[in-house]
Amino acid sequence: MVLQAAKILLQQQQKSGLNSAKSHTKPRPLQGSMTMMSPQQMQQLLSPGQLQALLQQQQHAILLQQLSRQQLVFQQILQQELFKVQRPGLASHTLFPAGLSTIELQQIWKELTNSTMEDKSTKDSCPDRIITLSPTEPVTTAKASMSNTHNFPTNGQSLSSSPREGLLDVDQTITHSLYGYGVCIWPGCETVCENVSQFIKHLNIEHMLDERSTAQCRVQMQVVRQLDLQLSKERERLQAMMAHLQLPTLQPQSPSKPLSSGSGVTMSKSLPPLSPQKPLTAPVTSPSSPRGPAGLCPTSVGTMRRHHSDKHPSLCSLSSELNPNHEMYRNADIRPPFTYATLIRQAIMDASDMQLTLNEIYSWFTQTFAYFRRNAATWKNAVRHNLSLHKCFVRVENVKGAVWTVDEMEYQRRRSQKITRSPTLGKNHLSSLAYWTALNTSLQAPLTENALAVLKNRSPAGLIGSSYLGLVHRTKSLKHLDLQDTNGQRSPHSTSLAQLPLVVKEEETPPVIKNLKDKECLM
DNA sequence: GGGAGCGTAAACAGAG
DNA sequence: TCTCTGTTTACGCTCC
Repeated sequence: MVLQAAKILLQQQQKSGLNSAKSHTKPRPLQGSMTMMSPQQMQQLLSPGQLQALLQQQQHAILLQQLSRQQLVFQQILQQELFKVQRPGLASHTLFPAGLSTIELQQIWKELTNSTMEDKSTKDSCPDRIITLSPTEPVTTAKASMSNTHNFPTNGQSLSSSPREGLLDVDQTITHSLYGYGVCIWPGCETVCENVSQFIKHLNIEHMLDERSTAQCRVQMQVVRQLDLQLSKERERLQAMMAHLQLPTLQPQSPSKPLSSGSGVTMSKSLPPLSPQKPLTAPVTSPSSPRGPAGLCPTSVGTMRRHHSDKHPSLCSLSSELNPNHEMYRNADIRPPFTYATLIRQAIMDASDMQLTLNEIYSWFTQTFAYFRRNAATWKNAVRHNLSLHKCFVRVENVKGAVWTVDEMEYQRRRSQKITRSPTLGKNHLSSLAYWTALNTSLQAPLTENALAVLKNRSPAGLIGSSYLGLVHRTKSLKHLDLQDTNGQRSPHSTSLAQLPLVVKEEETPPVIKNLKDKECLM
């Protein structure tokens, strides 16, 4: 659903297509951008229609940009959730990085359950909402998908009056919210099913009620809630902007109205009201704000080659390791058991706008780790080396200079590849990682697509090489979309990949170099 | 033993 | 010229 929502936004941006800058010889900041104008100037120069389109675009860009950040929140939640699944005993009292304890999550879960139970009276008239999530807690889930399709009973526990075997006789033309393009779109699954019947069988076998499925549902709930919250905020901002500019109402939308009438995005409509008093906070931790589960990842102090991220990258985050020990690392001359790449990523993630200059990265290292307060030349060289070497670090030309950001999708993609290759990880870990990576990818794919669309138009041909194509390839679910000019307007408060010129690391390299490049991002 | 991943060192280039 | 930044290559170490 997230993917579709973002896709709609992207399509809208493409339709409105302003600013079709094609190519530049060098990456550079926006020139002659509308963002440099005051609202009054814009009103003078643009027709109301153009202004309207511009505002819409800006909102879309902002939304996409912030969705990108929320995606990082989801990652942390996912990691925690999956860790709980793997090690339920350990995590029963842990706090989510987002600030939600397990108990709170259960309350949310119950809240959703109760909310949907209240709708039970209307269930008979809505036969498409009959997914059961728990045998003891019959739940008519929020219609997680946005299409006007039918949901089918899952987990072999149908609430519908029709017998389960009857489900296999359903009209083959009927689609399912978890079935698209012949593939099961349950997060992380992507099993190919020839038809709906096969899909239903698959659903009942592979996605039956168990801890993992329940955890995945919880994660999805968090995702939806967060996005809904974000959407509401963005709508409010849009309204405020329009009010300020005294524009006629563009598209009066209630907070729960779908993104687009044609998109079928009805997540908020079918979800219980959010609890704004309990907002999710960004889980990306800073050393000064420990909130991760302590003791989950025992520190192997001083082990230079044995990095936590090597073994269980998604189950043992740097934050969870860093938080309980950050004072130790800050004061004691102990080398952190993480790779430079992992540390750099964490530094960037810790930044409020998820981007840092090289110097700021240096500062983070020295402030966070006493170890890096000496031998500056050595480790700084290593930092620069890693920034350049790994594709997951993206250099962005900012007005103030160059900043470094993290291509999270690339980071996770390569990381998951490494996990897949690792024989030490069990099947459960693999499946969990696959799930979390896939969901992560599905969240970010449209965002990246948006960024790429801008990239395509702004970046010099020589710089947009196969890295760009590789990204497009990774976002195969959206590759049918035309990558036309999206003219992402820059938020006055932050910058994003989508709105700034990038220096994309070239993959078209000679064999020797290519061999080196193959080792990228395997942290 | 060989490949992979990582750290370290260093050469080099461009920009300010 | 110097420093900083960024890229690239080479090599050693460790682990699997």
